[in-house]
Amino acid sequence: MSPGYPSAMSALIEELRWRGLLQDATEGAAEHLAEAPRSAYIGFDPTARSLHVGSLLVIMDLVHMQRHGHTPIALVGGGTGLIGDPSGKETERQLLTKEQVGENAEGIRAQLAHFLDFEAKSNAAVMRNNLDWLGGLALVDFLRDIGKHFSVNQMMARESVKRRLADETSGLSYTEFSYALLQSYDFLELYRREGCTIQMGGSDQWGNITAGTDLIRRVEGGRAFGVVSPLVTNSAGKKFGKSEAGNIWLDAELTSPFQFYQFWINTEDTDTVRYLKYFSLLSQDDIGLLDAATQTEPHLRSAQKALAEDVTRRVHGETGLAKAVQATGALFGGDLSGLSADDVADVFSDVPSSEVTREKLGGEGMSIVDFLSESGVASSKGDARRAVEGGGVYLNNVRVEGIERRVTMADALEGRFLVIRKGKRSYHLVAVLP
RNA sequence: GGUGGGGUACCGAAGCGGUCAAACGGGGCAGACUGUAAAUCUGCUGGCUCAGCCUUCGGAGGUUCGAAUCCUCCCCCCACCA
Repeated sequence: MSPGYPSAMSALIEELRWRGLLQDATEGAAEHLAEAPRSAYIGFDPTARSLHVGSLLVIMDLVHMQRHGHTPIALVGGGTGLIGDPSGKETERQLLTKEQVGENAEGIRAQLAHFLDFEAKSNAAVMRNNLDWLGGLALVDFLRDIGKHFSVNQMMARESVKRRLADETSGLSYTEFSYALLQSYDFLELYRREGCTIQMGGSDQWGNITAGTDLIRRVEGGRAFGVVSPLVTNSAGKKFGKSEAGNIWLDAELTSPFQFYQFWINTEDTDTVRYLKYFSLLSQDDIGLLDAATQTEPHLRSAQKALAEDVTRRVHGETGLAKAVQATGALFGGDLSGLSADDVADVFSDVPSSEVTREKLGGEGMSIVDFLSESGVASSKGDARRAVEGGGVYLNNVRVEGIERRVTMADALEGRFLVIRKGKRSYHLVAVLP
């Protein structure tokens, strides 16, 4: 990077680089960003009503953009979401209805507001929906003005397309094949409407992004750039963002703040520093200290805690974080005997739960096996039996010694709750109905 | 359209008339060790009223005392040929 650029601007590329967020960029992108405030966009597919942690990395791209004085644009794919991007997908996507896509776009909009400042006086974040220009697009116009700039030969040469063509079992529909055109068109529209000159995304988007910069050059004679981030994997090379329970969502309804916090706390040592760089806003120095702490006193897991706190705070706010930390302390700190039922209710408000009637626990109560399978902790009675025999089931944090164990009202804390734990960290709360 | 090879549990893959609820590997769950980590080791991994019974091996029939295994038809994949 040559001297003479405003330092605050060129610092952006520097930061993306040390954080490992910069996988690749088109020629001249660094200089372009260093010269003046720019607008950069990322597209989000409204295929679900919530984003999940897999989207977090590119969200952080926009966060860094805004912090360094550029204008971030979040494009919700209300139009393209109706089609689906074939990149990296092995099979044809399920199409969503317009209503579903609309609802999902609303949810995503709300979540992005946790990360980006849409109210800022200068370089406020902007949200756009490509349905605005795709919705009323006439096919003939599109084919004439946009389609003629795309070479089918080139599109066929793309890895993602080739793979799908080679696989006779899945195939590739014309609809999905056209996705790259629509994404390129989005870029062109944002270039025209918002003066947006940069598209960011995951490295799997590289092909779609460069198709967009090409289109802008051909149609408008303008220069546009692409900057992509790596795809996140963990050290075992497995997909990031899944737990035993499935996807980790940003929506508290789908993944509670406690579960969200736990997801980060459980990060492997070897991944933690990398994730701190990716997902937190901690400085390079602070991360260095945490890295050192992991080396010298790994059992304290300072780095995991810092990571979990930083991310949970941003997604769920101070209140959500406080509850998650409190629940974690109560659960992993020791036994429950010191907690009142109210404490338990509070701490566990976040944990998966079910209900049982007082009647069932009366007298002899019910067998532990029935209790586990009816509460959903075990998938069947056989599963419940095996879990107990394997020594992995705890009632109110006390190990259940055998399958003859019966659960009665005497086990309910103040007659209101029972806490089941299966394994080390999978908790479940059962409320006693009056 | 022709010929040949296949479809087995979450995935991959053995089995090819009884000893098959089905080897083995992966994944998943649990236990031990730890630090709610990794690695490693151990157990479990169809359902149930659980030393027994019931339902599973692409689908439907059939042969047999007995079928994942044999036969018939159908559906779907793969390879080569046209």
